[in-house]
Amino acid sequence: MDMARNIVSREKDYSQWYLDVIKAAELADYAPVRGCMIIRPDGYALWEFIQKHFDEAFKDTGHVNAYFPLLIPMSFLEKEAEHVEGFAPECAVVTHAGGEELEEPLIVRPTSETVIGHMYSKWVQSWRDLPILINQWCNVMRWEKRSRLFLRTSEFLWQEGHTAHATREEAVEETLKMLGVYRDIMENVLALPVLAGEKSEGERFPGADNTYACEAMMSDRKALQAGTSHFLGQNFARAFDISFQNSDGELDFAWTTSWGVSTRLIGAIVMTHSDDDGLVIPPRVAPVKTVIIPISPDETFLESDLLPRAREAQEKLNVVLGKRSVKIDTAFHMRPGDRFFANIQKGIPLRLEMGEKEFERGVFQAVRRDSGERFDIPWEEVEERVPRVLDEIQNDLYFKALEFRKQNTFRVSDLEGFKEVFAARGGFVEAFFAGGREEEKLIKEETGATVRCFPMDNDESGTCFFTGKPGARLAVFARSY
RNA sequence: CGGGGCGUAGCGCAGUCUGGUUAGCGCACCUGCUUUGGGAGCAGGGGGUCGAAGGUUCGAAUCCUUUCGCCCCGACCA
Repeated sequence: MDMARNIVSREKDYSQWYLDVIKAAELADYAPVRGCMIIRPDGYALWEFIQKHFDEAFKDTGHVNAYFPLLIPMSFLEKEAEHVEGFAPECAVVTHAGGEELEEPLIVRPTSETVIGHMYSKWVQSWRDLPILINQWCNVMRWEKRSRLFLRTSEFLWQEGHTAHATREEAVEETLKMLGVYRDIMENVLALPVLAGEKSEGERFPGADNTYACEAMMSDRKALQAGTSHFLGQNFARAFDISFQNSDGELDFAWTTSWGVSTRLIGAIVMTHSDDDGLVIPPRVAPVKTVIIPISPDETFLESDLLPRAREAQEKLNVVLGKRSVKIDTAFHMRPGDRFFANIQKGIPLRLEMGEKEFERGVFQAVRRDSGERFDIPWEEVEERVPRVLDEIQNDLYFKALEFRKQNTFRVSDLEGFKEVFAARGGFVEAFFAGGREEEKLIKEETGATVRCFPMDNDESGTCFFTGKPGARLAVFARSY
C-alpha cells in the first residue's frame, strides 16, 4: 500500500505523525485560544462511545451522575495544603464579572474535590448517609505551558468520580474497584493493555494518601497515564468537615476517593493502534464499525443494483452491530482510490467494497483496516461474518499492543542495565526500587525516566537497583507523556 | 518559563539576503468535457488588506523598531 501523503511516518517524526493522524482523521483542530482544542464531530463521536462504556460501568457499580459548578471560590482550593500547592500554579482565575471586580476571585475548576467536599459536608450527618457515590462528566481547566492535542490541553473533558465512605477499608476498596473498572474497559473495549498499579510518592495526586493508575505503552515506547484513582484518606473530609456520627454515636470524618479518565484516552487510542496510513479505531469504540463502499462508474447500475444491496446489508448489520454503526460511502464524486484512503484514514475497522465483480458473485470484498487483509463475504453471510471479523480485529489489536509492550519491557537489576535501556530505544523497565522523591528525581535527571507505577499483581521483592536496600518492591519505569 | 523554528490564498510553500512589473507555485476548491477497482487527465475559473502596529523610502512581503500568535524540543502536569 502506498504511504499516505498527508501523514509523515512514525519513523521519521513521531510527534508530527501523531498530529497528522488526528488532522487526517478530522478528530480535532486547534482553537483560537492557546492550548485549547476543538473536538470535531468524528473525535467527539469517539469520545461519546468511550463515555458510554465507562458510564455504564459506573452505574453498574452503583454510582450516579450529578453536576457541580465550573467556578469554585478561590478560598476552597486553599483549604487543603497539598492540594493548593499542586493546583494553584495551573489555575485560571476569574476576577471580574458583570462589569465589576469580584469580592472573592473564582477559579475555573482544575478538578472538583473542593466544591464536592463542601457539599458532602452538608449532605452527610450520619453513617446512614454514607456511602455517597457520585460521578460527574464535565470539562476542567489546567493552564498548560505546553499542550498537545488530546494528551494535554488547557481545557479537557473528563469524568470525575467522588465518593465518601464510613470506613477506611471501604474507601480503599472503592479506590481499587474503580481502578479495576478502568483497567477492564481500557483492555476489553479500547484494546489498550495497561499496567494497573500504585503511583510513587512523587507522582501522587496533590492531597491524596495514595494514587493508583493505569499505565499504557504507546507505539514510541513511552508511557501514558490513562486513568487515575485516588485514595484521599480523611484529608479532604478534615479540610471540608465531612463528618458524621457512626453507629456507636461517635463523631468521625469520612473517607473519600476520587477517580478520573479524560479525553486523553483518545490520544492513547491514536498512539497505540494507528499506523502510517492513519487512524485505527478498535471496533468496540468505533462510532462507525463498518463502511460499505459501492463502486461503479455506471450511475444506473449504482442506483438500481449496488445501492439497494448496500442498504440491505446496512440494515441487517445495524441490527447486530448497533444503530448507525454501518455507513454507506456515497462520495461518488470521488474516485475509488480517494474513497478508500478517506475511509482508511478515518480508522474505520472494516470496509465492505462492492463493484461489478463482487455484485456478479454475490459478495462483498472485505478489507480489514488493521491488517489490510482482504477476503470475500457472501451477502447472505454478512450478519454472521462481520461481527465475527470485528471481534477478531478487536482481539488482534489488543494482543498486538500487548506483544509490543512485552517486547519492549526489560527487567534490570542495576543502574548500568537501567541506563542502557534508555540510552537505546527505551521502553518499560522493571526494577526493584526502594527510593523516594530524591532518588526518583536523580533517576529522571539522568535518564528521563520516572516511576510509572508499582504494578498491583506483583508481590515480588528484591534488592533496590538504585539504593541497594533489600526488600524493595518491583517498579516499572519509563519516559512518559 | 528557557532553547529552536515559523507566520505570504483553505493547506503546504517560493519570493525576503540584494526594496522596483499586475505577489507566484503545488495541492485543495468551483465549472465543463473525458475518465472511473487503490490518491486521474485536459481546459477554464474563483480566492490575498503578505500576522498586526509604527517607522525609513519616490516606492516595503522584502529594511528597522515594537508587538501578537502558532509549532517543535526541554523543565512542570490527566
